[in-house]
Amino acid sequence: MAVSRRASDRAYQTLRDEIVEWELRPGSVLGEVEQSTRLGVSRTPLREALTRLMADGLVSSQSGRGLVVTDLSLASIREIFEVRQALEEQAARLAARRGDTAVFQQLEIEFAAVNELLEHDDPVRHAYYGLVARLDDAIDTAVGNSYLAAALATLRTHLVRVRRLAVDDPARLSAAAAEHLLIVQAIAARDAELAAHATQVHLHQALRNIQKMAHLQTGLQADLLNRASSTSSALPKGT
Amino acid sequence: MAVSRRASDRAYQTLRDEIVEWELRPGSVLGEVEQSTRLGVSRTPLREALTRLMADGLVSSQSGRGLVVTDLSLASIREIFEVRQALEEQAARLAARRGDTAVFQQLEIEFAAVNELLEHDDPVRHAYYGLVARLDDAIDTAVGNSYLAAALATLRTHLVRVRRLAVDDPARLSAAAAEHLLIVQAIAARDAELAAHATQVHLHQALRNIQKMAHLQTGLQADLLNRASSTSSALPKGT
DNA sequence: AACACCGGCTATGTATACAGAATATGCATG
DNA sequence: CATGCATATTCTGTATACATAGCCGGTGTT
Repeated sequence: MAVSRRASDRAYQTLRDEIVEWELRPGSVLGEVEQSTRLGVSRTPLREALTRLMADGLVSSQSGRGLVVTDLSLASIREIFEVRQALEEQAARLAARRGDTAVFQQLEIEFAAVNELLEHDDPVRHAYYGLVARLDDAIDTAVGNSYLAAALATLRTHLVRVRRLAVDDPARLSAAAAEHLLIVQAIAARDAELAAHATQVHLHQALRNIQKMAHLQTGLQADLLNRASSTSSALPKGT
Repeated sequence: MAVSRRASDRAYQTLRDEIVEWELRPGSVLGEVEQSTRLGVSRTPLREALTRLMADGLVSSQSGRGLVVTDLSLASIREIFEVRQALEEQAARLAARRGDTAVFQQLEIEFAAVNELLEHDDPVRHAYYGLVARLDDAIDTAVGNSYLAAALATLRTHLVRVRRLAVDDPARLSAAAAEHLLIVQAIAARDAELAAHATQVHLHQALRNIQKMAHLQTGLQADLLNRASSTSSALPKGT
């Protein structure tokens, strides 16, 4: 289970992780032979991985001149959040109607105690984001809609890419936890409309926080250029 | 432009059309060698086509035992409509805010005269569904959100598959046109909330109509079994 | 000096060959 | 007669070889 037995899956996950973690920056050209030799797989499974990445919207064919990692501008983030508002509001509403109350009551307890969890936490906030991921899973399970779950899954991939841009502001994390708590309480109380509204509030604040930080950084482009150390090639180690 | 020059695109479009048109029924096993010989392409581009179909949710790997065309039960249709409600409401709302008024005023005129169009129409309602498709395009253009457009595009593929199940009831088509007219009017008037509500009404009625017809047919499974003449093989023409 | 054309090269797109795994079937044994 | 094991067949997964097309560089001509 450490590594998928299929080479195409390994190539897909590796490239996806590298794009999400900004090791492969937007605009990087992903040549087939170049990446296949780097990842130690043949061109055939690599092409399958690239096809899946294209379907995810993480790479796109730049006018036939090879595949490039898609850009993630502030406008793109706004677009992602417009879709996210629609899907997560629906998910919260349906989870409130159909969810197992006990599951969300348990999550309610954990989110209420999230400030303690934030005090002695990882530098990468592993425990916090793990809790959020468990909430997402609980909502997906409660909704029981595979189409909605699939749409949210691809969306969350893009959101992790966004998250790597915005530095974890402790004050924002605490506020976000309070917003999550309200969502969980509403679902546990089977209040569908409150769950929907609380989700809208949370997403509004999350987007607002990102926009504020982007403004402080005078544009996201400057920030992402300072992050990755690779020059322009997809290979970090030069020849 | 009649056919894509790439064999993988041709294989993808052909298989996608055949699945949507119920020529390949749910549960059909898509063997690689079988389909590659049938479509006259090699296994490599066919595999790429199958990967894209998996991403679309039209086929799924049945426990490693080969790829099969996904089922489309009444429960699946309800799930699709739950996603559709969320996405199309958002799309209508944003289109009302950002759309070019003149475009939707033109569509308003055409939808107002749709009863004449329905009188002398194709048996497949080509002109009617073409008008609906133009409305979809106009909304996508007005929204200007590539993520939302992509999500709606895959969703519409599934909806065409649903449409092929429900017989075109003239009364329902007329009522649907009236609902569409209200949506277009709301967008042209830049009334975002009315556009959102009118979309919800339309989708509610559309799903209700499908469920009603499914009930009359005593389940969709019986119907789809009567439609396609192929037995269980993916090859309509026997050897 | 600039533009156009030709040639080579590198990239993708496709086909085919090979290996490994899984399943089905048949035979033997209890 | 049933069940388990072994074997064969067929499938997917992977690699590599080949063709074609687009791009870049060079050279010749105006």
